[in-house]
Amino acid sequence: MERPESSTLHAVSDVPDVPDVPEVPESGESATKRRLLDAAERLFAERGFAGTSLRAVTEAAGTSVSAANYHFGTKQALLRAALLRRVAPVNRARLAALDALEAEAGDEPPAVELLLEAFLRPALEMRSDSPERVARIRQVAARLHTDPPDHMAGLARDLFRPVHERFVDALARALPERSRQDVEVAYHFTVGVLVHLISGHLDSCQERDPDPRADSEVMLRRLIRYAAAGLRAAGELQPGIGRARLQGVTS
Amino acid sequence: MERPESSTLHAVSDVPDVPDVPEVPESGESATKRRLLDAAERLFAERGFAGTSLRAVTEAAGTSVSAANYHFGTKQALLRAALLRRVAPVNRARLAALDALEAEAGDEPPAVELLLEAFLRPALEMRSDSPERVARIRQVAARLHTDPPDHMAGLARDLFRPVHERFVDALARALPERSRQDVEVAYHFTVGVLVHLISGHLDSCQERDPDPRADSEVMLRRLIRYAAAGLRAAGELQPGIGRARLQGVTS
DNA sequence: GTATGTTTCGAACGATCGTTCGAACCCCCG
DNA sequence: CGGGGGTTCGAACGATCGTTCGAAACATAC
Repeated sequence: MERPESSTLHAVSDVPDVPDVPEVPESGESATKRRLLDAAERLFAERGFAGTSLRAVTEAAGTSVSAANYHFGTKQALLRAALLRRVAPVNRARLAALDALEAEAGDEPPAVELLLEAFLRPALEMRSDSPERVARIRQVAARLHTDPPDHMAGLARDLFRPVHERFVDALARALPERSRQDVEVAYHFTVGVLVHLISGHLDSCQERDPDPRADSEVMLRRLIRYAAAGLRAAGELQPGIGRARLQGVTS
Repeated sequence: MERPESSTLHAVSDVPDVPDVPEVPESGESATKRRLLDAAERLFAERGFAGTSLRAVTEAAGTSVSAANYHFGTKQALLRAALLRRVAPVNRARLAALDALEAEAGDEPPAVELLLEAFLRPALEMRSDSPERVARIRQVAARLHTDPPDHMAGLARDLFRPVHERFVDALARALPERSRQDVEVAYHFTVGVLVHLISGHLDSCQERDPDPRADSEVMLRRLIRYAAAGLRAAGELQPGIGRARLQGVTS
């Protein structure tokens, strides 16, 4: 067999929902493969998919272009593998935290803040070996939401749909007086805040705590507070706001 | 003179803050130039900067590559011009609405909802000739926040900094019991929600009103409600949330 | 008509893109 | 020592990239 097509690549990329990859992914996989994934993760996060050349990835990984094509067959497959390596554990941690929350709460639904923490914390504190790599991993996940082309959109929807469904359900139960659609829209608003935060576009406008752990923690607290208030206000009757007061853009 | 370097291109690209381009930009500008901007706007929105070739733009515009380079000199300058054509009016409308709000309010600061409407409505209801083009224009503006490379980041910061400063000031005055940093972070959270909404990444997960005007209006109402609640909760003391309750991702 | 300056085009440049191919390499079992 | 499957590499492929250049097409003024 020329390429390990059926061993690792398709095992993690053909499953539509969160795949059951082992915790330490294939300890017997070659070092070149891991270095390629590391370099692809970093460069795709920094420059996007179309903006990153396969040669730039292989140079950063210290190998050759043909090695990348031997292991992954395609530039797009390399991106998928690099993405799944980071996103799948986050979504698994999210669902595990939600399971624990619901098991502990029994009948009555958990509080909104706890549900938000279960959803947001795994994304903000991704498991990583080196601490300074966390920022890049976040960017990869954020790029999955911001890169436009089809290879991204479909993959993102398949990866996150089960997570979204379960959390919207739980949030709707925690907010029984709000309609499900209100909760769903507010949930997607929260996803927007999270994506914008982990994209790093907030870093340049805001002084951050030098310690990334402490910074993640305070940002998580702020994020939970903001989103919880927004979710609770989702279906409220709104006081009259003069919309005719603004001129010039009502076309 | 070979190229109109000092007439239109630099007049809209060298000014750091919102440039004073006329409302109808240079009615005497060639039709080719406008068709190039239209095509660039559409393709950059759909496929991003690196993912769009100059030839794809010129083919969609029905001209030649050399025409694009004659008018703009560079692919990046073409993107800047296409971006500025849409973003500058939005930011001008934002500041005008804020001016009107503050002039009307007199001494006491305007309500948070009114400030948010002044900031959000121009972005959601961009002035446009054809209604179905609004979606693409939104994507262009959103891409300005999501595309990673430097040519975007610097441009976005320069374009939006004065807007951000003035709105954070006004919001801080409207929320005197909150610290300025709390308001600033919550404001950036709100920007994140807006960017995610206008990127179109919410469209696939949510049924939308068939009438884009009505859809924009209901989404604007939801957005204002969500962000106002989040902003008001920005500095509140937080009830104890057991953070040790989540396991598996605390690395 | 000619002259002048602006706009558009086709052709081509060198560079880089993703991908392919065959030879060399390595490691381990015979 | 010999051989074979799994890896890696350099070289090259055709395609496409952004940019440049000189000539044609154009309008306008004399």
